[in-house]
Amino acid sequence: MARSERRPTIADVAERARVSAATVSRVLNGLDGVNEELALRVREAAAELGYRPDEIARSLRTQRSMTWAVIITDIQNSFYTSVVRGIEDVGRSRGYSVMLCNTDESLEKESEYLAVVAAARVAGVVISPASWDESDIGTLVDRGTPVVAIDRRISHQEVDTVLVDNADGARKATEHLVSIGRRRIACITGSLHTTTGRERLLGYRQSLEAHGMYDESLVRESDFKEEGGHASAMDLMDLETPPDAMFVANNLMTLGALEAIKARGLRVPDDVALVGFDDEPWAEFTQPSLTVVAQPTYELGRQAADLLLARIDGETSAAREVILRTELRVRESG
Amino acid sequence: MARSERRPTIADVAERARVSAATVSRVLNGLDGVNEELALRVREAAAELGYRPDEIARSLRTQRSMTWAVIITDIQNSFYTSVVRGIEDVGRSRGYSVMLCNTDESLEKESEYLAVVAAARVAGVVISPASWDESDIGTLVDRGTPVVAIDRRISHQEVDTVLVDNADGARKATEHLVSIGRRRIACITGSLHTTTGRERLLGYRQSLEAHGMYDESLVRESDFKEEGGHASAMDLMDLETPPDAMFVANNLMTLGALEAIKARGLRVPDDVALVGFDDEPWAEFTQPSLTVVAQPTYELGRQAADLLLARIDGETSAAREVILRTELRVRESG
DNA sequence: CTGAAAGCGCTAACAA
DNA sequence: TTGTTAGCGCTTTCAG
Repeated sequence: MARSERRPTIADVAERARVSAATVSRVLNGLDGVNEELALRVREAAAELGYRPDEIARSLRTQRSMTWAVIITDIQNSFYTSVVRGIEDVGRSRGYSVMLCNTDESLEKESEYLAVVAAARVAGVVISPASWDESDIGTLVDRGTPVVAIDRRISHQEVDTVLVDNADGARKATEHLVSIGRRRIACITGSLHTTTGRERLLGYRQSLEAHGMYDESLVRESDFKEEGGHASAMDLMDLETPPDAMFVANNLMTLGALEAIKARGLRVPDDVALVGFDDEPWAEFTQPSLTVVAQPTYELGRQAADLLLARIDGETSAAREVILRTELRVRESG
Repeated sequence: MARSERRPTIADVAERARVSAATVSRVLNGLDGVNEELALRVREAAAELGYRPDEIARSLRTQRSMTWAVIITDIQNSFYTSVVRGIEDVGRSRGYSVMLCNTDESLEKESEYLAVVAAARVAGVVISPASWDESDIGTLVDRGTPVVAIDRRISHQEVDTVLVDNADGARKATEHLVSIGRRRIACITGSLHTTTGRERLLGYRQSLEAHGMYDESLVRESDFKEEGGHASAMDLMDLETPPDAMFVANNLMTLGALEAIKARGLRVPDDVALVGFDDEPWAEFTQPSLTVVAQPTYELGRQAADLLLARIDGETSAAREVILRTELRVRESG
């Protein structure tokens, strides 16, 4: 591997164009008031040398960077990757590149990444917090870094937030299961340290209470992961009187539950009906196809990016909350 | 949003600890030879101020950063996200954070990101190149940035590479289809500008030629995306004598093909058998479950990260190529 | 309109 | 062992 020539600096360009570094900077940053002839020389010299300004140095000087950090809890969950696409497309159109960090639902990893992100002086942060009340974003916010929360709320912090109406989505799912005649409807929700886990449980509970059917013994708190959904479903099927339906609060846990039910030799939806949260391209090809509450993932990312841009551009209004709608997609599983 | 106090700098810590900035730097970087008492004062002062060194400034000074760039062609493809997890886990254990860039199979986006990455002076780059012969990584390599290619080879560049034995995987898939009695076996491969697309086609072709069954009219070059797989499958089914089997060169195109076949009212595998590349958690729950060539995705990421670390640590041997094995997982679709 | 000079926050030579 | 000094590559006053 040929470790070759030092990369050109602004001084090299200045020398070649026979101007000062300041002029090179002005030309390359598009500031006007530079003689057209000099500007031409600068551009030529820069092109000949293959010059690209060093973003590190520039960031140090300007105290800002053209990077966004996106901190999500699970890079392997298509819900988040789709959201990231939305964020990225907006960011890119404004010249930002995206640094993606994966916390794996771990508060510890989240703290580490927040520290890295603070040290990197990113222009803004979009985060799906691992916890409602323990996320360590205080210092970042205090120092004025624009932050937008997605998918989950953060307590005690005034940050812009984009999420869906989780309780409403859960209600739609539960009502649907009631409407097809199910009477022992279980719920596998995510961590109750997240607003998403709490609100989906809340919507489920409200629905069943309205029908006088709520039974706490049919509720399981899990972790938004496939294994967790599997274990909770197994647990529910071990009950003396097992449920005849399950509402599962995200895509990965739904897959785990489906796996568990099939492993038990039970049929979906005949023995156990299943309604999940989050839609997927493959959800209509499973056996049976999955009834789900779909979220506008890409749009969620776009909106988060828009809020971030507004803050970066200096908007100082009170924290906003954007709530998007979900949609029940009835297929075969429930 | 309270835009509060300026973040503490090394000078603030030095002042508070009544030492020089150099001493603070030495203590915080763990260089020995510092009086224990001073060191203690420094650590206390740093803690009290909540001081964290500015990575931007540090990178400018040291000419290196603790960030890796991972450039992939599709963030929505679980193959890549799983690889990224492998890279990330290794990187994190050595203190690197990962900046993920998504090129969407576009050479233009790839070039932009490569420029960004070069400007950011990242410590290393892992890339899944959008093209075999047009990827613009030359300058990066020439400037001595460690680069590792994954999943696909790059021509004319001496870079470490980690991939699977694609031709072998394709052969296994094709042989399997032959062994279950199929005679008109089609192939939907990815871009022939990628070695992956070419090699999977090659394996397929070699297999069929050995059986005297190769028929060029049954080959389609597509784009590794769901839509592309869908379109190619439709196209193949429109043939006067349609195929009785399809080998599809990645997960997303396989999903697209399945969709197309079902839309035509044909049954899998009775009318058309289907074997895909890449396994997924949901592949055994589709109707029918999918026969696939599985790749060791996480391991692929780990190995790529290991090679990158070796280069960063100064290893100067000739470029290496690590080739991992695939595994045929026979299920119901073929 | 252009250049000289200062300085972003840090580390690494060099002195003391 | 510690401090002083210089400088990474850039932008941005401030003079001219």
